[in-house]
Amino acid sequence: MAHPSLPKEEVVTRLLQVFRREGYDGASLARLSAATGLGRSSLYHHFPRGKEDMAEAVLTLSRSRVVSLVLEPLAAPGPARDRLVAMAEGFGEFYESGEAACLIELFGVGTTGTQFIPYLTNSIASFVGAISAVLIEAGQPEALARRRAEDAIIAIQGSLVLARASGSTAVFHRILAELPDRLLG
Amino acid sequence: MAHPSLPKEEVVTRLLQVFRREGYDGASLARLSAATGLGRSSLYHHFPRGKEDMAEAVLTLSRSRVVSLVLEPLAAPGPARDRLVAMAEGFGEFYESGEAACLIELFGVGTTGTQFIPYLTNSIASFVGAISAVLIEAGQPEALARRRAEDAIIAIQGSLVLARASGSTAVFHRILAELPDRLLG
DNA sequence: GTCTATAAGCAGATAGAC
DNA sequence: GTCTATCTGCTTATAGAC
Repeated sequence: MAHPSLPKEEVVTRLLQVFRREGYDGASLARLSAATGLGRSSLYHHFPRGKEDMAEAVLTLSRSRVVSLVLEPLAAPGPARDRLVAMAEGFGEFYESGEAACLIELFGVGTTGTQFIPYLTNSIASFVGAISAVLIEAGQPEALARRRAEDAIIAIQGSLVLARASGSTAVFHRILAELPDRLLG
Repeated sequence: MAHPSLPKEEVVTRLLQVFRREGYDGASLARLSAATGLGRSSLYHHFPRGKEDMAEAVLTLSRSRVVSLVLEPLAAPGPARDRLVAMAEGFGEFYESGEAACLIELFGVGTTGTQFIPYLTNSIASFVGAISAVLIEAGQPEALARRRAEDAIIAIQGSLVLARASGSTAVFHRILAELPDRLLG
């Protein structure tokens, strides 16, 4: 295999899988290399600053998936409830039905990975903003809408933690299913 | 310094601080040595299997703190609300007012740390069991009590994640303050 | 129970051939 | 755009003196 190999998005997808499984510290170049089928040096060709660049690419890809799976459904036309249901489905897909760790857990711990936190802060704020916009549109006062939106994100992240701790994704699915009703009150 | 040095509990407390700051993978022997003031070899004297034994000691210490800060207040005599308020305070102290990461985040990611998950599964189950016992005692049907107890743990863990992502512990404190009312309905 | 010294391996990263 | 070879530093872990 001495040429183009995989399309870049597929490469980044595989990097994402490794980061999700191993965390930032645990994602060694050896593993990243094995997962992509690219030698160490090839990885450096595509990502000159090494792991740091790979993490950035992974976060950029995640961001675009979040936009299409969660934010766009929330901004789409239609009844509030339908949009919230679509959002819940989008979260389910993004987190691979609860099997995948949230990115904050992966990058928020340790020394090196911490530099990416601002990136994630931004995503959280987007979620809260987009959800509360739907609730305000549905007639809720702004303060209540924002609090409920924040509670929804808390419940999603918390249930992901419990899912990993318990070895079962049931709790994650329960939270997703309840989301629309909880948000609409 | 060529003798007893620190009491063992103090050593383990410092190890806990490092694990919490760096995660399992990021907690190198160099850092663990610096934090405790013990040389690498002294650490191996106290913890023959190295990091693995240190992590186990850290989890055991955490477990005993959780018992005295959270589980005992829940099991104490007195009105349900008072016990739930005491529990919320205990969680606040255990998680250092939201500054500290939850242990599942630290040990649940990566390859090596994962072996400790059963330990944490157990703690989660204890929380849910102890909280729902209080709620049942207060007259709630068992299924509702268990669901609310689980929701409470989810909210705590989720708010810790958001606290780290946002750089502010405000959300963690809000959740703790609301806990008793939410649980009692 | 502490220390110094050292081993063996893997981490991230680079140079240069093809 | 891929590869092989190599480098430096840090990782865990051990041996043995005091």
